[in-house]
Amino acid sequence: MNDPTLPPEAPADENRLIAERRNKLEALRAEGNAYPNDFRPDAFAGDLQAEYADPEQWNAAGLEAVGRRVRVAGRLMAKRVMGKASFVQLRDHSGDIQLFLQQSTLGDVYERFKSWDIGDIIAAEGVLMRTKTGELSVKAELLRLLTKSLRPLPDKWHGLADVEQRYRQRYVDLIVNEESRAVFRLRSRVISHLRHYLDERRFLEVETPMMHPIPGGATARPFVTHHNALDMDMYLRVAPELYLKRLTVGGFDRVYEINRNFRNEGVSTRHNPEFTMLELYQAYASYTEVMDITEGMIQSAARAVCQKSLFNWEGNEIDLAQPFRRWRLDEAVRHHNPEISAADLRDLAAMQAHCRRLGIHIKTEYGCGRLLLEIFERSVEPSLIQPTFITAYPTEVSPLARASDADPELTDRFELFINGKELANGFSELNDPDDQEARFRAQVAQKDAGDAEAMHFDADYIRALQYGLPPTGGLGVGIDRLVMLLAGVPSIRDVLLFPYMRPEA
RNA sequence: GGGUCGUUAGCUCAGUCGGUAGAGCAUCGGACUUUUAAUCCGCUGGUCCCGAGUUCGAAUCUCGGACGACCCA
Repeated sequence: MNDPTLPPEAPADENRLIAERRNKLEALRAEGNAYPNDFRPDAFAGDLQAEYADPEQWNAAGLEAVGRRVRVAGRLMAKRVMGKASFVQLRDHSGDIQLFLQQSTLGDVYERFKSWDIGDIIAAEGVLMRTKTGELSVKAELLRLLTKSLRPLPDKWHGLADVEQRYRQRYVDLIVNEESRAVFRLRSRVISHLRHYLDERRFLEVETPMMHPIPGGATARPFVTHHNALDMDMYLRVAPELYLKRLTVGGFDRVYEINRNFRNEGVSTRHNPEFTMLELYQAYASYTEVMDITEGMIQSAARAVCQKSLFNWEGNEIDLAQPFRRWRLDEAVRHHNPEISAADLRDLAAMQAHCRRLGIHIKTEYGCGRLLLEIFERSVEPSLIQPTFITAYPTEVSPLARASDADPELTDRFELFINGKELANGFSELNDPDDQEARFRAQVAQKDAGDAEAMHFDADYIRALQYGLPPTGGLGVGIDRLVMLLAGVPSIRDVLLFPYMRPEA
C-alpha cells in the first residue's frame, strides 16, 4: 500500500532555481563529502558584536593590534561580490557578522565561493577587522561550505510576510524574520524565569501523565486516542490538576508542572488545540495567597525578562506594575448590568430573563450560577483591560473548588483577566472527599444530559482525597496568553512555533 | 457554523472595461578589491489556488470547492 505522505517521484515544486542548486550539490558530491561535520566554531556573531561594540576602543587600528582570530559558522544571508573582494553577511543563533573575502587571500576558494548561494551554511576562520564604513568583520583566511541549501530564501528586504507560510514553514520564518526569532527567545526566557521563580520558593517541578484513562481537571472536551496493546481508549489530558493534587496528598506540599494540555474545541486567535499551562499547588495556602503568587510571578517575569511594566497589547496600554484589581464576580456583573438586583442573582426565572434580554443562548438545565457566569462573559469580560482578579465564582461552575465558608453557593476561586482575556484560574482546593464525590456526581449527571464538557467520575481521585489532601491553593496560568501579552502580539499562533493548521491541500 | 476579504514568478506585490502576464528583489551571464536593500549592463523565470460554467476569447464575470486572515456565534 502506498503511503499518502510520500512525495511524488518528481517533486512538483522543482523549479529552475532549485534545479540550479541541485546541480551545484551534485558537483560537491562528486568532489567528496558534500555534508562535512568537522568544523567547530569558537565564537558567535552576536557575542563578537557585543564584545567589540565600542567603535573608539575597537577601531581598525585597535582590532589590528589585538589580532583576534575567530572561527564562525552560520547561514549566508547576503552576498556582495565586488570583483576580487566580497562581503558576506553570516547569521548564527546569536546574531549576524560580516565576512570580508579577498581573492588574494583565499585563491581558488574565492572563485568557488562565487557560486555559493544565499541560504548556504558556511564557515570561516580569520582575524577580526573593521572596514572603512565601520562594520566589524572577519577577514577570512579559511572559508568552507558546510551545507548546501537547495531552496531559495524569501526576499531579503520584505522577508516572509504571508502568515500562512510563516506558520506552516516556521523554519523559513525564523531564518528571515528577526521579530519572530525574538518572540520565541522571549517565550523561552519567560518560561525559564517562571521555573526559577517557583524553584526559589521551594516548589518541586513534576511531570504527570498526559494520557489519561479518565479525563479530568477541567470542564473541557477531550481528545480520544487508543492504546492498541491494552485495547483501551485513552484521553489526552485537558489538565494535570487531579494528578498534581494526588502528589500533594503524597506529601509534595509545593508542586508545579509546565506542559501541554489538549482541548477538543474550536481554534481561534486565543485558542489552539494544544496549549501550554503552568499549574501549581501549595499546601497550607488559600486562593488569596495564590492570587498574590500569580501577581508576583507575572510582575517578576515582566521585570526580569522585559525590563518594563507597561505593555501595549492590541492597542491597549497594560500596566503590570500596579496592584491587580480584585473584584467579586457578582459585583462586576451588577456594575455592568445595574438592572440586575441582588435578589435576582438567586432567582432562576429572573436570571433566565436577564440572559434572554442580553441575547445569551441558555439551556434549561443551567442554574443561577451558570447563568451569572454567562452574563459575566458577555457583558464584563471584554472590558477587563487592566489586570483584574474576578473572585467568588459560583459552585455550580467550579466542581473542584472549595466552597466559601460564608456561602456554599460560591467558591474560594478567582480568574485573572487582562485585555479581556482569561490568563489564569485559581482556587482553594476542595479537599472534602464527600463534597467532591457529590460534585462529581453532579458533573456526571450533566454529562448524561448531553454536556460533552462535563467531568467524569474519578474514583481514585476520591480515594486519594480520603487519605487527606492538606488545605491547598492551586493555580493554572495560560503560558501562551502570558507570552502574547509580554510580546505584544495579537494571536496565539504568533507565540506557538508550530500552531495547529489544517493540512495543506 | 455564518459573514467579509484574500490566494498571480522563489519572495514582496501590480494587473484598468473580458482582448498576447508585469515590476522590484532573488536567480543566470558580464563588469567591479571596503560593501551593507552595493552599483552598472544584459538575459531568464508563470498550474494566475483547484474544478465547472458564461463567452469568439477569462487572472478578470458566475457557481462550487480548498487553504488562510478578520469579524460574529
